[in-house]
Amino acid sequence: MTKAGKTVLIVDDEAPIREMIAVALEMAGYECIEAASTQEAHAQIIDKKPDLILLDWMLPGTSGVEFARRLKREDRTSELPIIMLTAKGEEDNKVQGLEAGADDYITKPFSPRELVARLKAVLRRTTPQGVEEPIEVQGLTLDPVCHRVTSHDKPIDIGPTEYRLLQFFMTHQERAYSRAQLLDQVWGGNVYVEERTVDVHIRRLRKALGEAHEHLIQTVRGTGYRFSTKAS
Amino acid sequence: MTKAGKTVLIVDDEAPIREMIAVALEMAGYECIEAASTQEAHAQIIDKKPDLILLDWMLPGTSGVEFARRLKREDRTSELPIIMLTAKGEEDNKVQGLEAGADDYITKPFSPRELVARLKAVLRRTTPQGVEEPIEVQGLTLDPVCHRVTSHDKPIDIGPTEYRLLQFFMTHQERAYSRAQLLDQVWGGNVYVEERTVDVHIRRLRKALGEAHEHLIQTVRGTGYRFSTKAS
DNA sequence: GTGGGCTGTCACAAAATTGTCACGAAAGAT
DNA sequence: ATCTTTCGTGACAATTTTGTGACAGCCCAC
Repeated sequence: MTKAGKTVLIVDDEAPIREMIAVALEMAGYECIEAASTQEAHAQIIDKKPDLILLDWMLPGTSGVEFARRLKREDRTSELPIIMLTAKGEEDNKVQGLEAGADDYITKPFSPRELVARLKAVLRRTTPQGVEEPIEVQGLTLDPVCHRVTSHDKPIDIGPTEYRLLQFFMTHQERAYSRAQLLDQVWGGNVYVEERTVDVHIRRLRKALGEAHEHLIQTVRGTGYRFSTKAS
Repeated sequence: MTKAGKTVLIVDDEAPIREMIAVALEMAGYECIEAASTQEAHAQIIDKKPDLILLDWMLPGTSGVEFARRLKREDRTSELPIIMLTAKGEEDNKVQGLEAGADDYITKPFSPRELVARLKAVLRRTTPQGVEEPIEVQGLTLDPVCHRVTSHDKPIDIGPTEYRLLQFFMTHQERAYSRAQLLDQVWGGNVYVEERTVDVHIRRLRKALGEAHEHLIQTVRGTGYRFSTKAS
């Protein structure tokens, strides 16, 4: 499965440390970008829009705390979660760190496990999950909370990809999408799969929906597919 | 609504510290009672029935850890959430603290803000939302008061973790949860265990429930698990 | 200390999902 | 009508995700 990997910016002046962290995070399915200074970090934030920052306490030039404080003050970045990294012995600064706006705080040395765990926790805490209302169309219901699709209350069994595909369609009705667009939206931007694969999943989805609903997914010849309540 | 101000018991042998904490908590709308020793603490618990305990690690006589362990073992107090306070340099002990049953730990010095935040988090996590009414689903009953699970009045024997897992599921039916969410909710946010551990406990729970009820716990492929009375 | 109950992890088995193909059917285009 | 594209389908093998049994460490009651 290609999870919508979150991007993490690692800010530390020691390259080996950055590497180590990057390796750990990438193994856990995160995308990593790095920066050795606050200047670089700032550029990266604007450029790559990470979902979280791992920020070393000790940095040449602007200190980590100062940088954190600044980020939290700026409107554009105030929501960006920050985890502070501090070496053992700097523990007194923890209060400062948290008050500067850090969302969590990890003391070196730490295990990759701990890092990943806390990172997950922070992301979970800070990623607001929008209100997820069930979507219903002609007796076909997709409930994102229960992660379930039903046809007139009868459960429909589909795989994860078909589920995402249907979810995308139901939240984007009446409009035609090319295979490439669907791959982007449903599979995630940076995976390479054949465009025809979309056809296969469309087919599986239609089959699962059964005669009652398969007509909702219409093929737009020469272009792609469309989810529509109107007859084609 | 009359906000039922929660009562917090502060156990620390240094009066100034107690005072400082009390002031911070009262400003945040909590009621505070204090104790300088475990003996006093015990009396206060019985007398005032606090909703949470802030427990210093270092205490004359019975140590904080020991006291925590004892509280968690006693039936009457096992549900009482505990936050451990540890001074700088004792951080190595945090594992011990958590294993003794503490729900969170805070390292001195800490900011009032941090204290209140974590206290809230712990209360949110541990305060059962529902009333203490037994929950029954298709002959499967979980009685939070007796701390027992029965299938058509026949007792079912499960471990503490399985119990909490089942309780969580029965109070959050129909909704799908990821392994991470379950770890958060059932294990508590500050411990790190492998996500696959959830699978194992799900397995144990299913086995304990037996054929009669195991279908209530459904696996949501690619996502996690769900407790549902409807067929999958 | 000793036995029993719980837990967290593994390694491996079982099951479900996925991406591709090859081939036939449909729909346009000439 | 015939040729060309484009789309629908069933089959597969590879890969992922779950289910399970076994195990070692731990704590506690005896």
